[in-house]
Amino acid sequence: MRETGRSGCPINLTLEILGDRWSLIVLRDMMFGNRRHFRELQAKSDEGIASNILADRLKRLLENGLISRRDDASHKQKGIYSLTEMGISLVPVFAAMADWGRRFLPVTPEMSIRAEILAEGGPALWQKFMAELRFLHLDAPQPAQSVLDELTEAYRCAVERKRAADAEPEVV
Amino acid sequence: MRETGRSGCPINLTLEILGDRWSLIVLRDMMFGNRRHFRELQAKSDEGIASNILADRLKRLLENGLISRRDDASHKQKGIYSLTEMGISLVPVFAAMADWGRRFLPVTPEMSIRAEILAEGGPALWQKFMAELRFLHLDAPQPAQSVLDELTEAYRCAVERKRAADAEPEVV
DNA sequence: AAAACTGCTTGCGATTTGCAAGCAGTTGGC
DNA sequence: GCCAACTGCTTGCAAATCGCAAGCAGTTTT
Repeated sequence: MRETGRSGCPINLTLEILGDRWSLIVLRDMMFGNRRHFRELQAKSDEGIASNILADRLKRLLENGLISRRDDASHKQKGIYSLTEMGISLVPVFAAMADWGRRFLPVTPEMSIRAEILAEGGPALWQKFMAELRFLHLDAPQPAQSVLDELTEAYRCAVERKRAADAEPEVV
Repeated sequence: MRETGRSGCPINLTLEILGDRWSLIVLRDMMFGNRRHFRELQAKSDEGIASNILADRLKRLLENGLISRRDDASHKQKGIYSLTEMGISLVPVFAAMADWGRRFLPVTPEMSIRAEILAEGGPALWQKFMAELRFLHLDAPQPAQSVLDELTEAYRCAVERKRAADAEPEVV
């Protein structure tokens, strides 16, 4: 897929690794959805990633050091994918992209609530989130506060609000 | 190339527009290299973009509102491409990506000097840069200080240093 | 009048994508 | 023990995209 050595520019090298329509989706689901198994990443994917593409991307992300893989002790066939420090360090990139997307693209309110929180929280919140990801994916100590829970709960509430609004449209 | 409606997630929608290996390269060259004509974007491209790909990406970026195009008064065939506010707003995304790339990928020192400056300058510098881009690409007033000149000069110096070092390798 | 330059198109083989089905092995419920 | 459900992942194939080279009509420079 990717040829080597287009140029030594950081933007270009980043695009050579992540410049497609699926790699960052996979990382996003691992990061914000805490999805760690193959089928989990495939079945719960909002965008409906095909299994061969997922297999290919996981392989590529492994080769490039963004994620790691270990066997699941509870199931001999299961593998657990984890973010590496390199993958966790993409948090600011996700935050910037998500903030841009929610400002200029036709996002849905539920899906952009987390982008909003991340934008408002700024770099300080991103650091907290990264510390939590180091706990979830690496062997770092557990932080006091869970940013992921906060994000997930806000998302859950937004979905709930939408569901309620759709069910009772008398309030116009 | 892109199908519509995978999901309303800001990350996904951003990837549907910019998730390939060339779109951001084109925008990068317009933004940091101030390249505004077709041939300029093609010939001076460090990565060697093919003309059909460039034509396709410019069309797509136009359709998606990231750039605009107007005729060049000085040459009846020339078109001038400009960044829109939507395109200019990608500065933080570029800064985040470039910073990540320079930390984790095999970048060359010359090519990462600008990423370094942007990372050190932080959001305050990005805002200054965006104000300057609004002057160069839209009709905004000229800011006092030119961030682009600063970046370009630092890059030029880095290239010069490298050239000198390559020419006289007696200093080991 | 010739040469160089303008944005951009065309042709074509190789790669990548999207979609559906399937496979060998594992686990859990009965 | 037995079977259904589940595991990560592969295969086949048509359609789309990519990378590369050449070329084109019109404009400007020399």
